[in-house]
Amino acid sequence: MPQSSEDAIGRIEARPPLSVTPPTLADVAERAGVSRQTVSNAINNPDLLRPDTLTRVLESIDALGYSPNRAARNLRTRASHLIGMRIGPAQEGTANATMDRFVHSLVDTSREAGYHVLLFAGAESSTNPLSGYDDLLRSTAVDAFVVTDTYLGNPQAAWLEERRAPFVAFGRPWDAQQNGGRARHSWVDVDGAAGTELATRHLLDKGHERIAWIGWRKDSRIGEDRRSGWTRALHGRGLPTTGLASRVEDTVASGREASAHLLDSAQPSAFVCASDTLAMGVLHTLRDRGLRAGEHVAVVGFDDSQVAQVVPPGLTSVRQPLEQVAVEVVTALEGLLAHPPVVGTGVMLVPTLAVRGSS
Amino acid sequence: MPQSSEDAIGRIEARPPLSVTPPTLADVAERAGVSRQTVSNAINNPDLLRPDTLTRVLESIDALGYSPNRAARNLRTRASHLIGMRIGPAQEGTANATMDRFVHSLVDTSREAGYHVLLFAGAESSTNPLSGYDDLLRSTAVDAFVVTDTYLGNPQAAWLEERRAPFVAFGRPWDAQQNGGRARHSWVDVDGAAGTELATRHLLDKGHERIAWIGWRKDSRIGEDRRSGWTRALHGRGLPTTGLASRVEDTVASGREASAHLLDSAQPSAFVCASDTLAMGVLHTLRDRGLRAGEHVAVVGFDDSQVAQVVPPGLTSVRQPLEQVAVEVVTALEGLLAHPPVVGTGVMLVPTLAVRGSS
DNA sequence: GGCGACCGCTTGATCGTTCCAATGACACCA
DNA sequence: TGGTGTCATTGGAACGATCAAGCGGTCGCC
Repeated sequence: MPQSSEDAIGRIEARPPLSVTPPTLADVAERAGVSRQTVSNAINNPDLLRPDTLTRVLESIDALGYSPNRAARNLRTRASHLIGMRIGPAQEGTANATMDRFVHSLVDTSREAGYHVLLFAGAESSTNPLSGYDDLLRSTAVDAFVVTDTYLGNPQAAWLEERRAPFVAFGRPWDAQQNGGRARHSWVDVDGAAGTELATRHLLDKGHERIAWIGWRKDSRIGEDRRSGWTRALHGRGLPTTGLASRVEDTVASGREASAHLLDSAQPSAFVCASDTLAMGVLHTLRDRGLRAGEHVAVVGFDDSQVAQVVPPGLTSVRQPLEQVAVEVVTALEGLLAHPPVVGTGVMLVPTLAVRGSS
Repeated sequence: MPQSSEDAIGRIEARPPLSVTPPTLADVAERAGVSRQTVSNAINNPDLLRPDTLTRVLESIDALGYSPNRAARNLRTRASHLIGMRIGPAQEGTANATMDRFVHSLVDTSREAGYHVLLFAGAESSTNPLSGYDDLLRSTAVDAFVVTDTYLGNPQAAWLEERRAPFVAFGRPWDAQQNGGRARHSWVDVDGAAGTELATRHLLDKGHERIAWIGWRKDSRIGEDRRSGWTRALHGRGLPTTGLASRVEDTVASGREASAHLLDSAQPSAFVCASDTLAMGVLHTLRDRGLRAGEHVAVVGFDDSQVAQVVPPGLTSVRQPLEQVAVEVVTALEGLLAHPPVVGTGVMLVPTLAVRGSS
């Protein structure tokens, strides 16, 4: 027996292929001469074991290359250690990279917390924004959701709340006032107004006084929030905003048109935009007119997308601290899944400004 | 009994919240007056049931809002219906959007095939490229993997093959020649050479004759493959390539430097690049010298990233058919997981050219 | 008339883990 | 000595689904 045991140790490096059934708790237990439950404890509550028993069990686990079967564990504990996140259709023709960066951060962060990220998409056929959530929830495929598109009027948050489904929103609950001022669910968000204020102040410090705004339509709360930072910064220095703002769709073409009109009507020397996409529209207009961004006209975008980072001469942009958002989201999720659960936490983070050649 | 039954039907719209334990197979069976197995068959093999029994069971399923418990099903069938995909660290300062677009397509496609996508990241501490795979595999958390970074020397494919782990590679097996000419695993790839040939021909048709190449270092098989398309197109028209090529790191700065050197030494009228990142470097150089892309010098990139789509005046770029790649990957995965498994299929797809203002 | 195949459905066993209650061993204290 | 308590460990029973075998009944075939 010692002989074969040594053989096994020597084989740790080259573990057997998985073509055969993987070892189970019972296999480990038998090898270590203990019961199944003791092996389970060695993994989940090591301090319950006597030190010598623990080492013996761990040695067996290592020798056999054992990992707990997730399905069995999930079945028993009624938890999957999976976080569901729905991704919308890929946006082409825009500079929207927020979600991709966030997904990366979320995957990294949740791994450290022992969670994996399950991506899903809504059914192609239906435009129902709840599509996908329902099924994953009822089949107990995920423990919780991360909801990212919490624009006003989005039914997801309300629906999930009603279902008592654990979820954390990336995006503040914009309709909180109507509900009595306090959200019933947890959320994490970035202070967009602070970002645009930062951007506008940066331009003011550079000597600009006529700073235009290109943002989204008025029904976008996020857009209006970002716009308020621009207003605040200008009014703070006693400068007017009249005639310097435009609200359009979030496309390059819209940004191009809006900036062309503004240049003609108000002669601004700088633009602050609600997105990098709109800012790229401004760069198009500048190119059309033979103007150089950063020399003749300054431009600032929002999101610090890849586009902002690589476009000549570099687009100054408000950068959301997505890594930190992910950390806060996971922290909130752990709170939700704890016993007893911690609900209704809200965290607001502050963006930074990535300064580049365009300003 | 009919009365309560009707009540239940009326309540289909407003399903009960999930705060209580969800219904199980047994609940449905009891309500429908059949056995558990019959309910199971109603879901997995409907044609085994008599039509009237089937409708009765389905009605019960609907009334109770039943969905099979994933964990229990996974445990019994030894399948998770999850596809694992590792994502690398987010690349900042580049235009590499291939993976994000691919992830979207993969999520969409695999949903239709009944699979979800599980994202994971390598352990931050270790640089071991196998980190993460091992654990997911042994714990039977995923049915198969999609491997995306199959550059030469990458140990993942070999390791997974050795483990008999089902996986499909996005990227051809570059070392196949050394292994006897035929890959033992399934793969899907895009013909990069065809893409650059397409791009170069496009420039030739526009009248360009001195077309430069900016690609990656020689040890990159992908880079050399893409380069060969440029060579082939030029030689096909009897044009020389000498002195017109540069091989550098995949960064904007490298592309900028390389294009500056080439402009000085060889006066090309057009550039074909191995990536949009490098192409952006060229745009930087053009801006530095007061030249306009698409008017004085033509530029073509590779990947059709968001950057290419929004940068003024639009960057012509080779577009990989990632939606189709995803479809082929999922098809191959279904083959792998079938009984008996279908292994070793290889699919090569052809890219297209998205023509924009830069050419 | 006898044999086998098929139909539609049921029953008991099983997947691999964790929860629960109970076990024996041992130390402590009265 | 006996009671009490803690510690380390154990065996049995879930968790909720599918698999495998088998039920009685009907049909077709030689």
